[in-house]
Amino acid sequence: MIKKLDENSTTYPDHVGWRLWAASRAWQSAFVDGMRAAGHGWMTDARATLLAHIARGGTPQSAIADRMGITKQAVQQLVDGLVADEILERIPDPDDRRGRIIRHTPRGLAAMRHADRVKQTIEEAARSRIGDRAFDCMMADLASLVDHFRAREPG
Amino acid sequence: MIKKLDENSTTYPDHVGWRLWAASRAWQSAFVDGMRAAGHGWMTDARATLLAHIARGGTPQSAIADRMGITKQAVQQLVDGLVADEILERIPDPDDRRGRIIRHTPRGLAAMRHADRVKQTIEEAARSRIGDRAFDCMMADLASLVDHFRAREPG
DNA sequence: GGCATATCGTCAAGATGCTTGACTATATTG
DNA sequence: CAATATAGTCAAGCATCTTGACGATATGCC
Repeated sequence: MIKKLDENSTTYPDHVGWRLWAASRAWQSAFVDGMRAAGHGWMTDARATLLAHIARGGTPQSAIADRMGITKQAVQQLVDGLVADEILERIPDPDDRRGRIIRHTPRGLAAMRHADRVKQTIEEAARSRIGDRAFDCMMADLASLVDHFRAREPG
Repeated sequence: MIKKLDENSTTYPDHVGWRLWAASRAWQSAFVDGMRAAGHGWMTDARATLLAHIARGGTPQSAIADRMGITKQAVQQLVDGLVADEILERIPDPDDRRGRIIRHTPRGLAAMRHADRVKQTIEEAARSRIGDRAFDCMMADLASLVDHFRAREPG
């Protein structure tokens, strides 16, 4: 799928990476727009990504950093902001006195419930556009691809 | 595919948006790592994205901003950096005396040739992992999805 | 032609998101 | 108990992106 090199061409590069980037960005943009339109003006791309890595029952801060692939300090700053906005809260980790569990506040849980509806709306529009079969196929392929990369670069 | 809400669950959210994000990020990370390992230490995520929007024959600066979905000022700053590193250059647009065409320098073209090889290596690894059929299927589905979002939010 | 409006690139200032480095407290290993 | 690793924090800085303002050129309409 990688285009042959043509130095006089005006066509744009196109490859898996570009398509993944474009689709990912469009999805995130639609999600953030949807949340903001629904009154959650505090939502940003980075916050959406972070919140997507917090389990409903709470997640240790360092686990978030690992899964997101950014430093623990970056996570801390994002969490600081969301704690200030009363979306998240830090509670002591009962299993590790060094650690803290990040979980949703009641307000955060309400926002997550709304986020699920927003995601569902976007997903349904996408499904009806490209078809259920193609959509399910893509979901499975994406999962394989993610597994592939996760296995290849565990750092 | 959106998980049912379970406030005591420790499973992580999982939906199209997350999979797209994870796959896109992993791809970009692999690409940047590959380029850096090959001596192109100037490569970053943002630069990779920008370069993916420049046609081999050159692209007007404002077109890059439109396609990337960021402001023209942001594009200008990224281009400034890549011009300073002699990867890109600005030439006057023959059709519009306000405009400038951004194109690769010889050094930039050489880097792009190398980038194609890096991309191909990553793509082949992914293909052999998830299978040619699944890969092609995903490519087509991603294209549909990108078209869908592009049509829906033309701004 | 001439005027109003839009667009292209630029300069400047600032916000956000991320990094590296250094540090304390606690866990783990031997 | 000592050595080392890990969790979270504080601080400083850099990269990326934003908004606002501006001159130069295009475009559309009279």
